[in-house]
Amino acid sequence: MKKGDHLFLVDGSGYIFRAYHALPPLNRKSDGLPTNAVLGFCNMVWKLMQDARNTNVGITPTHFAVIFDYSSKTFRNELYAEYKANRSAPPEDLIPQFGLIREATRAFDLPCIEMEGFEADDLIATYCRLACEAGGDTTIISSDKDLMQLVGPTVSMYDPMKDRQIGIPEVIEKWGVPPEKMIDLQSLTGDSVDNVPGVPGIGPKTAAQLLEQFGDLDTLLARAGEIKQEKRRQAIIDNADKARISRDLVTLKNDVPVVEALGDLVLQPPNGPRLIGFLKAMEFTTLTRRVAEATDSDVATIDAAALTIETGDAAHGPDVGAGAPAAARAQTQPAVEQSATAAMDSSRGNVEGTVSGLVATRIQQAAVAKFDPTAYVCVRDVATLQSWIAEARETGTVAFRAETTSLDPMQAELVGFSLATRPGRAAYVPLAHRTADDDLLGGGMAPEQISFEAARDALAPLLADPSVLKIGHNVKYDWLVLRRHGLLMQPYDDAMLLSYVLDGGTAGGHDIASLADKWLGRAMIPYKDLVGSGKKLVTFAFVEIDRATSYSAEGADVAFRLWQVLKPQLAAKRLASVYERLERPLVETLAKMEERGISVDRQMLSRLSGDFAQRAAALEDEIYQVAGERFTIGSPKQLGDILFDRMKLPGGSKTKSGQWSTTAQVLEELAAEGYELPRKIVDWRQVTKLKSTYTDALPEYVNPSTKRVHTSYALAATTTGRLSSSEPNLQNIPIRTAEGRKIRTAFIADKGNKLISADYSQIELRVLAHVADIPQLKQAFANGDDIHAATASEMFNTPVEGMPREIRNRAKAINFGIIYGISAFGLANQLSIPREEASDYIKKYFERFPGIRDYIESTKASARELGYVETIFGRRIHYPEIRSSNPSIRAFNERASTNARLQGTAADIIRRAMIRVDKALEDAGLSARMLLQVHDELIFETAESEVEATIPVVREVMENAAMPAVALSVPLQVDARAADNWDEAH
DNA sequence: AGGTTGACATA
DNA sequence: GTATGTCAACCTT
Repeated sequence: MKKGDHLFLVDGSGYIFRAYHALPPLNRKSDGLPTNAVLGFCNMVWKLMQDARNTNVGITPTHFAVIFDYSSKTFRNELYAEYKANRSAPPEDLIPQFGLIREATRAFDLPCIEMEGFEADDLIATYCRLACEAGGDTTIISSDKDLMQLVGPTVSMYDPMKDRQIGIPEVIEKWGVPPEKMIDLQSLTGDSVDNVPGVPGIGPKTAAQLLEQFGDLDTLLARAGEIKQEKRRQAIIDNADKARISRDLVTLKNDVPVVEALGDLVLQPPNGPRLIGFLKAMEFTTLTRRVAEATDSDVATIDAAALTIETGDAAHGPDVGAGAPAAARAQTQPAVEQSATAAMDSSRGNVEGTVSGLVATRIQQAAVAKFDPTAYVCVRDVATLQSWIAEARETGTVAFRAETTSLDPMQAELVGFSLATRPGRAAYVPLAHRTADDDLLGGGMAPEQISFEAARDALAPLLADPSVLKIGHNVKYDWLVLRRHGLLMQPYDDAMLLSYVLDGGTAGGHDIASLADKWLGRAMIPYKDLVGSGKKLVTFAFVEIDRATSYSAEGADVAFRLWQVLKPQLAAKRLASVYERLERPLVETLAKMEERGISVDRQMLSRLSGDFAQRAAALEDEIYQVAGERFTIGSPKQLGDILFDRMKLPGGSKTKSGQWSTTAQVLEELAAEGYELPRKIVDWRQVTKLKSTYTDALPEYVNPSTKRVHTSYALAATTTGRLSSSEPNLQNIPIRTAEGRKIRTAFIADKGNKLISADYSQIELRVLAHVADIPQLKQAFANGDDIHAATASEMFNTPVEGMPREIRNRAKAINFGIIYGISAFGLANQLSIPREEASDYIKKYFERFPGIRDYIESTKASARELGYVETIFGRRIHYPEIRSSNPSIRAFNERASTNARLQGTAADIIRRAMIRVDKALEDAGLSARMLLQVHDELIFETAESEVEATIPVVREVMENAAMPAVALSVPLQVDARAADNWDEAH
């Protein structure tokens, strides 16, 4: 090696893990062998070798090597036995890829270097030194912070997934210290992943500050007494040894006796046929073609290579791949579900060939496509806006994103919007940005912006054009903001909902940033970077237009690309009907419900607040009296100390963090034994909870212009398909206690109107009776019997007439237990009985209802095999951890998955009802408006005169909501009532 | 200022 | 035993 030469060192082991987690699952089509990390690796190496202009590296390598860890045991374990001790085993579908990636390295004709007793990082450090001594430069292909200590004038790093160079300035920016101080910094912070201890309580910020102050670790440890902050000083003095051990662990060894010399690492031109043979064997069609073009080879004449390594029994492994054999899976569907989905899904039959080919191509393209924020356009005049609109008309698809003054769509004013017409081509249109300084009213309008009216007139025809598909992410928000500005957006697709349907239950949220990271490998600009936080929070109107452009156009660009990746997967996975019938139509339904809002009686709430405050104050006095001291009653920690340490009350139990538990259950038990204080605490908690969460908080949510409360429903928040409600949460308004119910009476109909509450009776048990096909339960529901009494009668051979309350309650608890995925532990807890007794109940229950045990077992087995469960409408809910070797994690996933089929099916049914009910009311000439959904209950507001006509329409829609997709073998029953307030209507 | 924990409201 | 969201206290940065 000589001056001017350039060595590329790929951190192979680091890349494997990162690629595995960053890239969507991918399986070899012929046998399901997992290959996502292998594909990522091959794409990356090919790009690096092929042409440095493709990446930010901008340098062509002369020498090239891929470095791996040999095993998990190294000399560092001698130094510190705990080193990397808490590493868990790699995921199952990653294991076969370790060998494949080494094989890939050899197929590229690259040196594949590893050495027993040393980590890849030590080998990298050694080659960096050798290259430097020979006068050459080095680029380390990795973003691992452990390697940043090597960065210097001749050594830099390159993050292949973010396409980013890491040199001395980047290290300083990220960690606050130059590379040569990284070792000292890591010695202080430690590393929880590698189990490097560091100094507890010292994070990167503090460490950087200390090193800035003292220069280096040795000086810091020697002069630790000078540190002003008491806790910090003590921590460093007490843990100096740990810091020194940590330094030994994080310092990379740069004198490993390596076998391959630098001369052995000279980069050879690619051996086309050999590489193509391997890529063919992996079934990487796109990359195979690319390599063939670049090396001028004929793919057809090259045979797929025989792999030399053991790839394991992958064909029977989990089938979670994006390009997975959906057709094969369809044949294993239970017949009942098959018919349900078949009835709904018109796009079936087209699952293989073109569709899955498109899916694979799109995923690959998206993962490697570049982002160029400088290419985004800022539109300042109507003519340019018109040209973008014309472009959107031509392509027929356009991503849209609104920027506003508020996260609350009911208060948001439009500040600007973005359009994207294809990946990388996006424009931001500022409308109402303001300047920061200027007058007292909060600044003047920024110059050179299109007026809202002009933009609206230009945009309206495009947004409403039935032949142009609008793409968004969380469309409900944009749809509602636009509607409030007089604009209708239709038709649309929502990337968030696509992800929710495709990947419900898998780790990671469906927010745009997570999806951009997951599918596009793109770290988006955080919203907070623009608007700040805390005291410095500003509305989007005060964001500089240049920054707003980069941010907002990126949002539209990302939405467009996500849609390209996700939409084709719907058909390939037979989920198109779930998206089209259960998700997308709800956007508009929910937006309208949110827009309508509900009236609350503020006077009543304020009066209740006063009552609760008085009651709480009285209880506080009594509590201090009995306790003999004043303390913070709301602090479980202080309360636990007083009850169990100072007053020595019996029967205390601990929470998982080791504190005394002071839950209502514990306090109730103590109260039952005659202690005075616990009862008062329980009462105090109830009153303060009602006050702070409801009577104080609700009036704050009354919208100043509509005078009503507008909740926000999340469509993609729950794993099971339920909605969730927030700001305020109107799905947990009290009902169980008399005090709490008073809050419900504050939800009222407007003058001349009534509220109608319509709720499904026992919907989840009915779903259970249907899917598990239980004759006794079906009969009981058909008869209209009291289902808990019927269960008790069957279990205990007791007639329903004259049945003691207690017996029915037990059956009721068991019925709920079945829905929740029963365990003896949980049932015992619920009924306050010994576990053995609970166990006997369950046994008896299964004897009488063997079909339910069979149903639970078959659900678990299928969830275990497929990695997901399905509702009867085909919604898929993933449980990737159901095969965990940890018994408690596994058991939890089993309970959750059995519950999800029932809860999810019930959620799907009410979704279907909600989607249909508006039209049914309209067709019946009724003016009732749906306001709220509480999982199995719908609340409407309607003119008093129409109540009698409305109830049968609502009931009809709800009771027949499963039809025609599924004909339930159990009737659905809906109870409905009208009143002036929610409490009396329910 | 932001995140975590324990408690508790609902279906 | 399932699924959520909010609040107050407390801890860390």
